[in-house]
Amino acid sequence: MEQKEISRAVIKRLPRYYRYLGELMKDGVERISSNELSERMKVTASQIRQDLNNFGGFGQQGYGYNVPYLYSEIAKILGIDKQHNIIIIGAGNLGQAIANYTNFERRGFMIKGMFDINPRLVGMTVRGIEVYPVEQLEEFIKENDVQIAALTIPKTKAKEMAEKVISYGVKAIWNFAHIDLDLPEDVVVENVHLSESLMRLSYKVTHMDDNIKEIPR
Amino acid sequence: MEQKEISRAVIKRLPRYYRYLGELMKDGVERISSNELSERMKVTASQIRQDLNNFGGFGQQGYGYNVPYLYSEIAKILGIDKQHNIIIIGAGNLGQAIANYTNFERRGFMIKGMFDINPRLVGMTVRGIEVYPVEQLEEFIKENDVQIAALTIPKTKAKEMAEKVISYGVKAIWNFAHIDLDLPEDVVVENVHLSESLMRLSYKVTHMDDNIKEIPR
DNA sequence: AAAGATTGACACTTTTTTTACCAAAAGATA
DNA sequence: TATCTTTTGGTAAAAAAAGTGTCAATCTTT
Repeated sequence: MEQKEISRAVIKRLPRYYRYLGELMKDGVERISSNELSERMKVTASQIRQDLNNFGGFGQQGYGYNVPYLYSEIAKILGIDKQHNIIIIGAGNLGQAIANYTNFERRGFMIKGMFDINPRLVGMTVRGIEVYPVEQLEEFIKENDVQIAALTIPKTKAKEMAEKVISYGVKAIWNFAHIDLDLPEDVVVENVHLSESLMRLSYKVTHMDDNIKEIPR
Repeated sequence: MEQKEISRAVIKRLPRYYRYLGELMKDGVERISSNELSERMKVTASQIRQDLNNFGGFGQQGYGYNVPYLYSEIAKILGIDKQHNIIIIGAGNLGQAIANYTNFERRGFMIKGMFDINPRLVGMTVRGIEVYPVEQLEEFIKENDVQIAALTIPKTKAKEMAEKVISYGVKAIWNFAHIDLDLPEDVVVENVHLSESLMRLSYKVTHMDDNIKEIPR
């Protein structure tokens, strides 16, 4: 249905639009113009309109955008109008932290279970979410229609586990392991590399002063 | 010293170069050409050379790059050759998960303490890292030369706490709260927005099939 | 000393991203 | 109802960013 390629920058901005619209809704705002939104979000109005127009015309001339309507349309674009079933591979600290974060479920991301090779962790529950042994992965994925697997395990085991869950039917990997999983093209991978993030932070801190001299033109 | 602006894409690739070089070192590889590295990393040799040349000439004609030397030079560029002192604001699950992750310390990121408003968490220790009350923030930051604060608290309090720690001398915020902290320009902010990451993942899963029709030309 | 390898620098190309513009459509006003 | 104002949607243009190719210079190896 959508023919033209959506640019990466646009996709990155969508969740932010969604967040701002959610806040507007909370404040009871019914309608908003691209101009007003642009001031709040500190982007140009033109960019907002063009971003949204990639997916269709959600506004109306002379009126602007209806906030609840646009909010729900962006949810559809992001695919968070439907439920997604998730499992967490690796029930260590990070896995548990994610399991504990209830906001994901509000957006339709249902954490169905956690898995670990460590027998000591198996049987434990976090916020009602149980830890299963990896032997039960295949059955669990198929029975619970699991689409997404969060990988919160050391990098040594990450690739193996990714390939395993994909062979069982998982469509997407939310990868917290610091490794390049090169997987088949039809598998979605979203990386969260905390150590890289921290290195970029370090880079910025280290080179902070470099740019100051650039401002005077 | 460095005059030309380094592009964002280059900075994003630096940690990956660093990771690959680290693995080469582990394997005892002494030298590598941009060509060989390009094959392993699946980028062009030209890109590797140009990326590195933004920061100086680390290679040698006819020889290539000395792996340990290049590794240590990239560490310098990233600023991870020096120690960085970190505090974690918010001793909940995510804060604890980060505190437990020992790899950061191997790269020189020393987690000096955690802080929380919840009196029940104060006094607790995670891997030897103590949780302090927020009242002690100012003193602690000044005494421990804290440069970086990781914000792992709900977004309602995030901005306030960010401003507070900055006023006490923190230079950089590693922001896990789902909010735009617009802070002074001389403060470094690195965002880790897990919910946005998950939404992008959802987008990709939802629109996975859209692109398949594009491949046949 | 000659041959081979490989970088560093530059210029060029391509891609991506952003901004500007304006006709058309709807709302607001009187 | 007619007119004025607002604001979108779509297109085109501009700007910025990112990536690639080339080759002289220089080092290694034989």
